[in-house]
Amino acid sequence: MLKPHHIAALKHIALLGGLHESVILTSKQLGIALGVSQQTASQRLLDLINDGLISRDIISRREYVKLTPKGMEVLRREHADYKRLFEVGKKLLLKGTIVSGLGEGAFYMRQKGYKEQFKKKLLYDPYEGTLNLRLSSSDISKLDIMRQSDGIDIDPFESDGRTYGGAKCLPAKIANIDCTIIMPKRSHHSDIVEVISKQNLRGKLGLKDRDIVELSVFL
Amino acid sequence: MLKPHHIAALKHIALLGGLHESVILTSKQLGIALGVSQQTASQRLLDLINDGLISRDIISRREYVKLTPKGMEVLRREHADYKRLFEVGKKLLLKGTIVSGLGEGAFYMRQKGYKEQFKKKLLYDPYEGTLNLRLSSSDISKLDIMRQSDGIDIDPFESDGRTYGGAKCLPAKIANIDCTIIMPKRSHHSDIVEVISKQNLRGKLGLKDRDIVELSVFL
DNA sequence: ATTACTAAAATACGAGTAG
DNA sequence: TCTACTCGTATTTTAGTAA
Repeated sequence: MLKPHHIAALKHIALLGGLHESVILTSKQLGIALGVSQQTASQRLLDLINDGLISRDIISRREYVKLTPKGMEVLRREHADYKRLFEVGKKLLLKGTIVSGLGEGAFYMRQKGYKEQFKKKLLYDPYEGTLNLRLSSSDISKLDIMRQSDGIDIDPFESDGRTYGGAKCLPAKIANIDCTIIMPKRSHHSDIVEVISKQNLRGKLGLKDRDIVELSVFL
Repeated sequence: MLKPHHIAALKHIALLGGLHESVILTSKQLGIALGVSQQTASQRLLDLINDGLISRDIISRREYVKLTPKGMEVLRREHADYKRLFEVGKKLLLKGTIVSGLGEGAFYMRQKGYKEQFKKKLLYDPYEGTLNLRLSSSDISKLDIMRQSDGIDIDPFESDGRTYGGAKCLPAKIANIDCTIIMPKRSHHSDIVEVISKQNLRGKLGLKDRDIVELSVFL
């Protein structure tokens, strides 16, 4: 289990330059920086190595540490949280028409592996269904921007022997109702976006196929 | 002493909306979110209140929490750290074709009110002309991102009884030459970007209308 | 329903120190 | 020097429970 003080140590290493290169770091230095003893700092480093968040090399009697891709990912998510807090108001307007899904949206929404992550990361329990929107052609290029922006990551998982893919979530609003755009990580580029919400959007807004709606997405 | 797990709790409250308003939060909910017991979460809340990072009110038997200015400041510092880590050297690639302006670019570049600001804020004296680029359609939506990013502000001013509008500048590179994208603040959305540089880019790069060029923009 | 107290259990910490 | 082990102690956490 990854704890806040591990993230703090990881962040310190990253700020020293360990995000991009190997940096010399003794456990004593780390201890001073974090306000703990050398022994504790040493243990923190071991924990981080154990969790695969940093790698360590000894080159000519000096210890070099460097973040692994997994470690970077942890910090990138922290960053995404802070961006959500302080960089709100960057928004994109999407326009599209309602289309029917094949019901797979609801199937995925029922999977425990997703439901738990939604609750934890989106901070609400979504309605078990998705609203599918076919974007107007002039807005399709905005999908690239959305893919590039950070968003909230949903991790892939396995269940009953099959694999469920990861996704990226972006907070949005449709007719003043809070919702979330969910973009599968390894989907083929498409002109359809899926929207989930605490409520049944289709019912609540009285939407039917071919209706045109506008959606604000917050990057 | 403020510990990492206090910051984690503070961040969670902020993400729930406590940055801007009072939000209902029970110690049980907080405990679940942080992966600790109700009792521990209760203690965390008390610590945060004690440190003056959040305030708590009881309204009709519900407890509302909200960050204090001091609490916001703590998170803002965290945010600044992550920005240093991830928001240096973020760049966007633009592709477009060279088009002719109507010479107004050069007119504006000659205005003392602009020239002085360029010198002071861009740290160089731009060539008195602009290179105009019509973006490829797939890159037009990147303009939104550029408008929302911070950039360097050029202030509006008055001279000879007329008003000259403000603009936002973004550092860029074209064929490895440093340049600056200048975006008028109150322009109608357009697919054309204007580029200025110390040198006469058109001459230096031997560009003519309809040539296709790539531009890196640093956000 | 809550919050939060007390006491026991679990965990983390740092001193001493080996390698 | 350094890292990182053991182990006694301090702190933190949680269960039980009162308010």
